[in-house]
Amino acid sequence: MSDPTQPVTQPAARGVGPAAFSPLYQQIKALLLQSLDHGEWKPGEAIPSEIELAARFQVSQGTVRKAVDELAAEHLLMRRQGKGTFVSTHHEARVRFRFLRLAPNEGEPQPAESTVLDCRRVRANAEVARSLELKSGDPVVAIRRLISFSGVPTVVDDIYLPGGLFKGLTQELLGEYAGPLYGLFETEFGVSMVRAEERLRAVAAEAEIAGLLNVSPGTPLLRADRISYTYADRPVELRTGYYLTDSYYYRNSLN
Amino acid sequence: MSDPTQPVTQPAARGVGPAAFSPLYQQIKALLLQSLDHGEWKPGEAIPSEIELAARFQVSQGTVRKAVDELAAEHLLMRRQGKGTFVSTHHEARVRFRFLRLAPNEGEPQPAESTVLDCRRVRANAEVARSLELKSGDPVVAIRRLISFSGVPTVVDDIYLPGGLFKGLTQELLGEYAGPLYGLFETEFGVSMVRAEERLRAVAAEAEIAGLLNVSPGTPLLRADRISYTYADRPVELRTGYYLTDSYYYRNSLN
DNA sequence: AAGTGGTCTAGACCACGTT
DNA sequence: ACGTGGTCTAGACCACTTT
Repeated sequence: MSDPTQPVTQPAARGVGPAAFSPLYQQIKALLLQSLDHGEWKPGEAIPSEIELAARFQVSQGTVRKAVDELAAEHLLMRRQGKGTFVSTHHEARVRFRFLRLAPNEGEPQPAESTVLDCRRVRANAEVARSLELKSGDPVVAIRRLISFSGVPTVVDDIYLPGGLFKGLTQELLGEYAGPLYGLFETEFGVSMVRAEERLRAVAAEAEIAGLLNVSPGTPLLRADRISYTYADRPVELRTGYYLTDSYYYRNSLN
Repeated sequence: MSDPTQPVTQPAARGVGPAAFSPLYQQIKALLLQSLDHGEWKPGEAIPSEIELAARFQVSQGTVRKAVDELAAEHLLMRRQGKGTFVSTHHEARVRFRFLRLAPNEGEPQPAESTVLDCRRVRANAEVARSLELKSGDPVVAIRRLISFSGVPTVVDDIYLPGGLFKGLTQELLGEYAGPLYGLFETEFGVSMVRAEERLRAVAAEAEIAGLLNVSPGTPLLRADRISYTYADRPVELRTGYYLTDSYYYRNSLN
């Protein structure tokens, strides 16, 4: 593997072939992503200044700037004028907000109360394996949790994580921890959720879920199937959420 | 109103007050938005080249570039290397795709078959008025339509538009027109939908909607309440969509 | 005062599409 | 050959934060 401290070669893949050719700033961006993925800079920390990065990669500050601009636009980095550029962290509200889409019909958002109902190590079935790019039977962690707002049960989440990445994850650890789940994944296991794809459907509540949400079986629920990805675009979480959209809704912006 | 051909003043609002100060490129962006809103360049057309715009606004090409970059990132403009920069149009698939979120569980997306069930001029009730920033009782156009895929009824849309902006809009006109509704709004009424906010919930189908979708009353439906905005960020459409998420799902990306 | 990111400029050159 | 957007550079200056 290449040393990320190495400078980048200027012309770089400007071959005659139909493929190839990547702008310098894209190469810089890829190197920065690699450093993020390897944990060279941790969430919440500052990355080196633009001038330092320019020296390290042997390019102009403007080229570094363009690479950082894109990473900031994707919310992987956050720029703060006068202070520096920081690695985004789920311990900050703005990031959490992007992954928690529920908002109340009326009034201010209330803090979420999370209860872990179950956490066990199981073997991936075909669907989980496919979603997480594992093999059927590979070890995964299965978590079920209930989220309430102001004491009202509102969400049931079924979460599957690759066993290899989450070695010491137990129900006990989850119970001790207060705060967003993705924050724990970040600090305890070095896994940063950076992006996710969701598929939303309306479904009738099955008996088990209905019981947890304290509604009748058959009640319409919003079901969100999510796959979350890390820096390197590897899928690292499969999550199915059942949302009771009685006094909450799922907000979305079409840009 | 200011003449958009006028150059921009350099220092511009760099006062001592706590407010004020807007970077040059933001001022250029605002002027471009104004030109788009006034229809100086129509959807599908090219805007002037960066060099021309730089001369017109008396700034460097780099500053124009940054303004155009932002508008392109928001999908209001589309850049095509070697050809120019074009105003986005709903007659192109990429734009339509951003506002039509349904995808089939299996197989390729099928073309939507749209049937207009109703189109009448009514007076805005309190909710419609609030959403469209009108007064209660103001004239609005109310449209109900059914969308089917491969002959299967899948979506019922209830749409409300400000009467003032959509003068000649009749069921007949809608019937004659083949293609996306937003494309018609664009070409026939000069109203470009640029951005939208949605609130998603799971609801039980009421009798009327259920009948149209050919399902039993009480069937869970995904309900999407949408407000769409134009260049100037004025709300110009209120839409409630009822989606049958049996063999289709609502796709969403969390970035 | 020093260091960070933010803005603006001017110029050179490249890649793409059209003439 | 020409015009378009795309990349890269170098330098100046501004705004914000910390020392």
